[in-house]
Amino acid sequence: MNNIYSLYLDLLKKHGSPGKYWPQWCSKSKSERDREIIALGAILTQRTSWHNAELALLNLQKANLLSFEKIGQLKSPEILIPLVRVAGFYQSKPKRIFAFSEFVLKNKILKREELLKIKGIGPETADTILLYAFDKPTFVIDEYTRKLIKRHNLSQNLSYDFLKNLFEENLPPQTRVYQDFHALIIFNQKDQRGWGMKKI
DNA sequence: ACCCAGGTGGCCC
DNA sequence: GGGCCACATGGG
Repeated sequence: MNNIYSLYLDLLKKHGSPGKYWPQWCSKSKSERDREIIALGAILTQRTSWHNAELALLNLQKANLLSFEKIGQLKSPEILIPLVRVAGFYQSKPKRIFAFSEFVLKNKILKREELLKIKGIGPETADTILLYAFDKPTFVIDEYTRKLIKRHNLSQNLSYDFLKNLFEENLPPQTRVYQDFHALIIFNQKDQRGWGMKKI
């Protein structure tokens, strides 16, 4: 068995299925609202704590704007500024969630290479949206993933595309496995700092 | 007064 | 292709 897959099994054994920690993100059946929370949240949490991203989502909800359709049909993203300010980068994030929502309204199928053309959607955000909001089998690489790879000396090359291929080539190509593995990587790291459990 | 949080695009070489 | 940097808020 390969090292990457063994790592997944070890994390799964240690923490159990992450569906119980991230039920909305890892469940198979998602409502449109779940997808909106996950996809808009993925943009709002860029270089920002999930806590603050969540506050921004709540502001959108209170304003009855937590919706691709409502946001995508706005005349301008400006009215979003006071709502998402709490998540930082308030000059760029309103434009990003506006551009993404518009894109969702115009495109029935979301293709990775098309998402990457949207200003403010890079590889990690695109893959997070595809994997967790739309259940497409694409692996997400983030700083937690890189730390894990470094700790286990599994690769010298830490570039996004190389690592994404490394994981995808060594795992069964299933949405569920990709979702759970990435969730476990984050959960395992947070243990290190927050809950004093042992590093795998 | 620092440092960090599930990044990205624009420069520069 | 890789190395910097600005972008902005809230919490520890």
